[in-house]
Amino acid sequence: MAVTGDETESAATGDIPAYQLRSPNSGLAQSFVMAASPGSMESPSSQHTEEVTRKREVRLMKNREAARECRRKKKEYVKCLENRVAVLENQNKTLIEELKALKDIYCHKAE
DNA sequence: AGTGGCGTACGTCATACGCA
DNA sequence: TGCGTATGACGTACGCCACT
Repeated sequence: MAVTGDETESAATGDIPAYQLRSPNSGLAQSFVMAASPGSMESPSSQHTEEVTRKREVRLMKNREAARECRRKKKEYVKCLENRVAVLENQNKTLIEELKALKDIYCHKAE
């Protein structure tokens, strides 16, 4: 493993990774915030905009967590598969040895 | 010291899927 | 059928290592 837990650290320490500053669709949420935040005049449309922004942020946060959990489960699954491979390889080796031994016995009897 | 390749983790988007 | 969740795909950041 080349990674030393750096990114989780930066997340935990509250450092904002660069990719959070510039979201791919050019910061939809950010531009909404910009549009909604100046002044506290709460016109119905700006209230709606804020609601939309809030919903989007909640959705992104939930999806972020889901993605993390998903990766964790995937890693666990891969580890299980690797363990299973190791077990089956051992079994295979043992069976091959056993077969060899039985063949030997059979050959000597036949002589 | 600078740099390119590689591996890993992350966030986001799109979409499939299951449930009320 | 609309909604929430899970997951694949993609782009990005970052650390490490070998090479120059």
